[in-house]
Amino acid sequence: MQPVGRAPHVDYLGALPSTKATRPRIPSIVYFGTLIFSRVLFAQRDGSRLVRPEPITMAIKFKDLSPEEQQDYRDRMRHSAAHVLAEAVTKLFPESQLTIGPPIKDGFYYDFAVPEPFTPDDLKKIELEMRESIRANTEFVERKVSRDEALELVKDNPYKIEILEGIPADEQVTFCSHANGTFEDLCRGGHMERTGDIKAYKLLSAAGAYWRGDEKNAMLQRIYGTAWESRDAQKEYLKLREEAEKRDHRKLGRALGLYFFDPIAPASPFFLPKGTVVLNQMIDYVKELYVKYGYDEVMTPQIFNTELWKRSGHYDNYRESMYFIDVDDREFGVKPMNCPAAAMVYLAESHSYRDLPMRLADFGRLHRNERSGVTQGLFRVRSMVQDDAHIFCTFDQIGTEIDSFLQMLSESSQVFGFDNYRFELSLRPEKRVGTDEMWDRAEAVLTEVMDGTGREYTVASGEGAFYGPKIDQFVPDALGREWQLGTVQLDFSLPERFDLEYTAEDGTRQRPVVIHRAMYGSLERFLGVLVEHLSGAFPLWLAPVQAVVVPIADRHNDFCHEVGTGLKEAGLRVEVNDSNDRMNAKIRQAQLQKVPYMLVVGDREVDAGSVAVRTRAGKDLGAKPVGDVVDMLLKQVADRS
RNA sequence: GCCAACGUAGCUCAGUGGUAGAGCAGCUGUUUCGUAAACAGCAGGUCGACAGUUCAAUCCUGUCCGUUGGCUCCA
Repeated sequence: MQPVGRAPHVDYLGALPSTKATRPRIPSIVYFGTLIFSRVLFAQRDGSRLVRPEPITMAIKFKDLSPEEQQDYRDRMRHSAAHVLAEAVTKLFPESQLTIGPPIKDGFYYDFAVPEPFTPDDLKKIELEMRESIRANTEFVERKVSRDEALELVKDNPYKIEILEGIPADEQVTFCSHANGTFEDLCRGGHMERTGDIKAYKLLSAAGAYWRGDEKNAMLQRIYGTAWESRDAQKEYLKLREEAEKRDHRKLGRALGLYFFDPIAPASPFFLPKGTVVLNQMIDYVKELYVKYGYDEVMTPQIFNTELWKRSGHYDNYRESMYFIDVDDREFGVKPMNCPAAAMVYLAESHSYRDLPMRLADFGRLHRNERSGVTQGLFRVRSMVQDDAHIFCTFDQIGTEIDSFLQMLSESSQVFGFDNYRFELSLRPEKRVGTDEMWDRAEAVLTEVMDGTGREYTVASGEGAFYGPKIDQFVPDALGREWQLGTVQLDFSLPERFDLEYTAEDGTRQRPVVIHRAMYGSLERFLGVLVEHLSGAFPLWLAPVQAVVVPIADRHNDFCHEVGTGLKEAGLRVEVNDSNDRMNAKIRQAQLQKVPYMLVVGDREVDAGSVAVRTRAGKDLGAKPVGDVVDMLLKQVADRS
């Protein structure tokens, strides 16, 4: 393979116009694919005179880079950009101390210990300084030194010392320098050859970040940037980000009249009639699945005596994020989770193995006093509803229950058009309840079930809940940030704390296992992700308004209202736009509201008893008898297509 | 909770140390129109809240509240 980022091998396809031709300039673009022919301009010298550049055709051979090689290339470039950033910051802010600067998805960051946080103006200055360094096109030079020698070199930087102290004394470490050796930084290694190999870069933002990701540590100042192999690639990336910002569910929620927020109830959405339609459709759909998969639904209180939360362990673990109310000298807690209530329901009757598995769904509203900095639109709220259910079963039933849930989850994800999700299997954390034997068995079952689905998943060791291992489904939002939606979690703790039992076949008393599970997770979060996926263009079955009837002139209004009434009686959500706007404006309004169908009525339609059907995609389906339109829409709703 | 930025009409946003403007939306009227914006008029704001500086604060300073981007957390 030709090293990417260097002049590729060139085969000329014909005689050169001059034997004195200088080496042709290769466009400073790195191609990740194969480029065979290219027209290239190059200048030639005739004696001392520069002759007009002439196009020639030549073959340039690039080998395709595998995705891994592309990633490696970009990572090295972005890490190199982080070095250049560090150099610029060191120059402009001599008091700053360097820490780490890794490549990340689509870019890089560097964490600095500085006396004052960076301002947006600082970022501009730093960016200009970086440009100089890249223009100078100096070489990245790595050198290996012993760890102890390195400790001496960074003796004024406590952060680098801490890094080195984590490295065995007999190991060598890498220092990388550029700018002709005037700047040097301890790092993991992996760079471009020269600073000029960074073809496009941009600093995006600055934010505080704890040293080593621990809030007990000092807060450093992190600068985020992006870097690309070509200006075009960067432009495309920035364009995509801009487009993604337009799909922001908070903006769309406002624009489409779905929901809003108000400081009177921070981080707690108000759902308008249209947003409520969508949520209710979602709930109806889950209830259909519940019938199919054998769930029962229960309804439980909102507020419980604190005793319950002490018993469940929430009081000890999550008191800080719970809401409490004092009434008549007694303390009550607003529920942050449904599980203790589910345990109460289980305890209300005695159970035998014949009752198991018992699957109890609960759409109770939960309140969690999330820390102020973590809330975000519908993605992280303080008031929410989950499609929550608890399955009480025997240990031997865990496998089939998880398997059946994953099947239901896959069915649901498909209906909503989510295909870009991933699963994560979280295994035992250090702090946990239950015996090692229980964890061994449970983790083995989860692994076996996950393997059986044939889906890719990652394993997160140590990330399980203290009460049991879990499988989470993550789905990205418009900006690519991942959010947990579906989840299935085993719980060994709840049955113990509530002393849950069932009578086994042999008459002995046994402990059931509890499985917590949700497909949407929080309905609020799910709706947020869904809105961003669809840019607010809901499929017919979810659309708050499924069709708008558009009279062309007000002499068509009566007929339009008849059509509207007919569609409503058929169970469709319809509006008649009888305002005195022009038809074009009515169409535009419906279009902006992402209404799936517009039914236009003029003289011809009134005479024929039909409507002219226009889709949200701008397609004219022509005039159709009203009855046919009703059938068409009803079928589409029934199919959830 | 921590770091930073932001907060002006229902929405999107201008603006100034001398008490505020646009577009859209709303209301009223005119227009009756064939697939993405007809025209005119009217109305709408304790400039997030509270303190301070000042003859005078929407503007400067501080505190608080909220939002956004990160960090941390996420049962």
